[in-house]
Amino acid sequence: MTDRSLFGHIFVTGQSLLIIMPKETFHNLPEEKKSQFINTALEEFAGNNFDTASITRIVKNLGIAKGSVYQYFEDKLDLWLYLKEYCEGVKMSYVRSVSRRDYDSFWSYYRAMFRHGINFDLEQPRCSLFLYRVGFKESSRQVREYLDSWKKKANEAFMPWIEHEKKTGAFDPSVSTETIAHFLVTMSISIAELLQSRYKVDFDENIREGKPLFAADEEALMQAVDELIYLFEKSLK
Amino acid sequence: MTDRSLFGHIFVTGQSLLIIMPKETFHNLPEEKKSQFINTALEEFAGNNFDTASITRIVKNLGIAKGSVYQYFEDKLDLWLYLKEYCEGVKMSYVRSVSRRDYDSFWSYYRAMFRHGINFDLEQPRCSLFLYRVGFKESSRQVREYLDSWKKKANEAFMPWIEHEKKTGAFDPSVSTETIAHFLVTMSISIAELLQSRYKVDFDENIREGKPLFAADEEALMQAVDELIYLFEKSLK
DNA sequence: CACGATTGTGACCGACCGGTCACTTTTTGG
DNA sequence: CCAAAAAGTGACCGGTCGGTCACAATCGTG
Repeated sequence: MTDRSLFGHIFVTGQSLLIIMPKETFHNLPEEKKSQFINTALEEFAGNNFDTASITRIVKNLGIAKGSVYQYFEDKLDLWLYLKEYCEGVKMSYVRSVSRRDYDSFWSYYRAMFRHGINFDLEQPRCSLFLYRVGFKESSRQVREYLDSWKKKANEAFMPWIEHEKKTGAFDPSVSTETIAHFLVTMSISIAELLQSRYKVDFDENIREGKPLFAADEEALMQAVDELIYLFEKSLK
Repeated sequence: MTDRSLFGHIFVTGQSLLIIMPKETFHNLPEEKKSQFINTALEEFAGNNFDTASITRIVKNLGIAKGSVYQYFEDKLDLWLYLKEYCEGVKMSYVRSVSRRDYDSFWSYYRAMFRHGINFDLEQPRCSLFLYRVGFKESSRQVREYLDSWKKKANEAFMPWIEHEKKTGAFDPSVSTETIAHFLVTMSISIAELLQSRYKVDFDENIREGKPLFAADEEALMQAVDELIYLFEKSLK
């Protein structure tokens, strides 16, 4: 089995404003070293769950002393939280630009969100895989309280839109808003899994070799997306 | 975050015939001790991923020596594989009885499968949660090659049915069989997540306290199921 | 009962973990 | 140039892990 995908986070919006900061020591690091640290740490946490990820391996890969990590961060959890917020920020920068106002139908808007999500995956594979793991694979007790919020948020973010689309007649008003929200969020996630199984992508291998997550070209991906959106449209009309 | 659900395995059919057996030592154990061992081991592996689950904790809970485990099983992986096959067998005994021939429409058949799946969850919570973990949360390199097969199998198992329903006019023939299979399998899984978030079930807690996974009564669950099935029907018609 | 075979035991092994801290090295700025 | 402050270091700590093995207890059978 290869790790499965991502995309689930495309629709997260709420994102906390309180940025959890590492110690100033990390902040003061030259940009070059900082991004090298983030990259290496992200590689470890994208390929392992919280409990299995190893600080020892990270410092070995970086060629620095273990003590340095603890001058930058309080502990393993602090580092993990920083990486999480960092990646959420990166993701946001991809999705923020898509606004409902710029599209006349809900489904063209939905489709545009998806294309931006794919770009995020292509250009930020480590971020994307890490967030995927946080959202779907993680089950460590140490981070439990910090998980899962995004799925609820995604559901809630959809609800006002759904109510609106019901009024314009785009959505079937006899189905409860919650069920529709669940349906949309779930399918957004599942599209990525469909793409993965159809194109037989091995995310782990791509991560290890620094390649983008998807080898197939973007148009082929969007075609698969369109086929599924066709199903959604029919079911929610 | 609580662990999420299950049900995904409802539609698995293919199941290997080669039963991976523990050493005879385990086989010769009195039934009482055997089931106590399985129960305790299952509790550990239902609550932890492969890497995090601890043989040391299992023997502590059982009050036996660690060496005994290695007289019953080759190693941790052997034990895990045995538990996996054991649980798949238990699950099969719930689902095997449902046959397409006994239902005139695909959707009444689908619905019946679901009810049996819910019974499996209610009566075999540890099995169900363990299989859920194997199918959705596990990412240890040590078991990677043994994961995931069921999702492909579930997809493939659906395909002949879908082809058939296309001919009878129940399914839209313009959508590819693979996409429909993916859609059905994904939604089967997601229904459980919907139920969980709607009824705010904490699987982990229920497991620890030996309760069934769902507190809500079966009819309420089936009502939520029906609402989603209504969406599927519309989209695939 | 006796004695070989089977089963049960837990101290022990090497490996790895997150985290610490006395110490060295580098940077800063008067 | 030098001293004080900041950053970097890696041996070391206590702990947990999966797995082993010499030995003890128990069982089956003549």
